[in-house]
Amino acid sequence: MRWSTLFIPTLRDTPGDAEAVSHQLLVRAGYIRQLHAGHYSLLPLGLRSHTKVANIVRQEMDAIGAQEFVHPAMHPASLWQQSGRWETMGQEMFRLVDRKGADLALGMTHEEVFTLLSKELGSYKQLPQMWYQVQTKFRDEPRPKAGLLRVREFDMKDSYSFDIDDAGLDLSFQKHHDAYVRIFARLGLPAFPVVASSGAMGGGSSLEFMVPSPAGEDDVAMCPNCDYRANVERATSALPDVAPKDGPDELERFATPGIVTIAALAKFEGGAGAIHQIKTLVMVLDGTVTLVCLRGDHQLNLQKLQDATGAIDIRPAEEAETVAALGAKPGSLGAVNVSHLRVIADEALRGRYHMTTGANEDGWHWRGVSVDRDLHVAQWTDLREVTKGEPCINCGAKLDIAKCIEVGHIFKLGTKYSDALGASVLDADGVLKPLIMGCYGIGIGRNLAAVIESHHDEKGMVLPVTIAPYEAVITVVKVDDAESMRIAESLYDELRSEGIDVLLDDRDERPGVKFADAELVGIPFRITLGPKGLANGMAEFTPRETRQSADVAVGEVGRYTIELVHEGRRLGR
RNA sequence: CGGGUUGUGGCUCAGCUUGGUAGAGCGCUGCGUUCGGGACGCAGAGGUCGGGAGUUCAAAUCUCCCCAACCCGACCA
Repeated sequence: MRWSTLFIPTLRDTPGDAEAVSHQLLVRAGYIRQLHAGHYSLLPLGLRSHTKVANIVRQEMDAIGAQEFVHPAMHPASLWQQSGRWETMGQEMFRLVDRKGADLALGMTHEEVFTLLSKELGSYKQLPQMWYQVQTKFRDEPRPKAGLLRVREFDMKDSYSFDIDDAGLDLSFQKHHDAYVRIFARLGLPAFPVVASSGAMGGGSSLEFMVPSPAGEDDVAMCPNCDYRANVERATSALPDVAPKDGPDELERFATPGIVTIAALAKFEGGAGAIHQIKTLVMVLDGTVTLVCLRGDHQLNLQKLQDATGAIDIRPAEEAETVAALGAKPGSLGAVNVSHLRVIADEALRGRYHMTTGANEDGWHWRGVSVDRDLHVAQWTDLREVTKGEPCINCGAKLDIAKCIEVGHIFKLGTKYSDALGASVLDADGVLKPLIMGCYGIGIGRNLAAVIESHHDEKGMVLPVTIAPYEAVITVVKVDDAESMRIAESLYDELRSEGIDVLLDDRDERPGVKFADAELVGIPFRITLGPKGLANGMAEFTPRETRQSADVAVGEVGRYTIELVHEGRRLGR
């Protein structure tokens, strides 16, 4: 294509409302424009890259034997009611009513739809099956942000596996895992898998693929020494044993006027250090007031609480609810001898004694608390959030916490959806068995953004050949020089005939403008044709990544470019 | 949904405190000069000042209501 005829609205200034680098560059380079919050138009360049990302995903899915579908984006409510997610998805699902008054939903994922179709499977002999689509999802995100990283309407590759047994699921899961590794390699993304919470998808284990980036929304605990990596929603660490504090063995109430924080109690005469305190949080789980206990210096991870309890709606109690439940305000709360409320406690409190906690009367605390003796713990679980510097659970090295972008997520679902929708097949013994399912997602636009987050410099995007909208650009320095244009056209034809996505920058602009634009939009290779070089039979070849120009003979620059493009296309293969 | 910020031409912003003819840079159009890293001169086009109501002789500016976007938190590919 000729640049002079394309719509590539590059911007010299960074748009004021863009914070993330990928967002700034996508807008500046003329890849996207916002329609409203969380909804973006893909412009020609953006669409080309987006399509290339999707096609890489398709190729790797096809390579593991998956089959492509396209399902409707709009679904009947009844389907979601069958799985129970009409209720559990809550506010995040876009819902509408048609002229007949029927409830409809815009699909935020397609477990139900694929599972419905899987009912046409009748025999174990037809398994395994792996089905996928690249389709638009709608999610009423509470807060769209960072350009393409978090939006309300986006294309996702979602795939689903159907197996007769767990061993089959393990294999399908592993195939997806390996396919994802290849996909991210071809995108040039430094992605790695971490154990994750499965959230609203339900089911068993799940792995997230993460790419470190300051624009990321997930915190991942990473061991610098071994390969331990986990989302903080799941991460644990090895905690050193805490020697019990000196103090009474029996419960002893003491006055703590005005002391309403852990920190204040730690400094208070007769108080206790944070690690000797029990922090008592009053939470409302699906409408039920519940006490959550942690060590004083530990933070609750809400996702862990949600995973441990299965609650859908979790919020801190209002002060009035707290007073009604315990008779005291936050700052003097404790679970000692509380039996009318469910008490959930973090593992780090197990067996602890000589502890200090609130006495459920404003201005009073207990010391001499023995967790086993004085707290009626209904559920022990891991609730605390791992923090930087804690010892790795595997090797003891100090953990780092890194911000990451979640670029893919693979789940073992089990039979949640096949049970709900009655999808089953006969096994070899003629017994009806529910399909064992897995589901696997990759957001296309988010991956594009993630690539930009990890491949850019001060001049703009530095896209890998695999997904750059154009692989090479021929920049004509002086378009009114007949010889320059003749050579450019000839080179352009040569590259096109070899299947290279090549752009001919034939705009009557100053060279600086053309160089800057080519760098901003991130085209991997630039061939510059100017009268001076051509007089010596030379073209100039500039890889975007290094920006180091080299002279190449005009007669050879086409071949040279083709070879480098081919090499670039092989990235990760 | 809670907290914060911002809405002025295609983009970046000034003007608002102290009400009085709507501005700059970039971009765009024309002409000329220039021509290998975002040129220069001259002449132009382009704005319901987010929307509505109110106060006032007079509102971008003051008041109220609404809307939208962005950022920080709770959610996810």
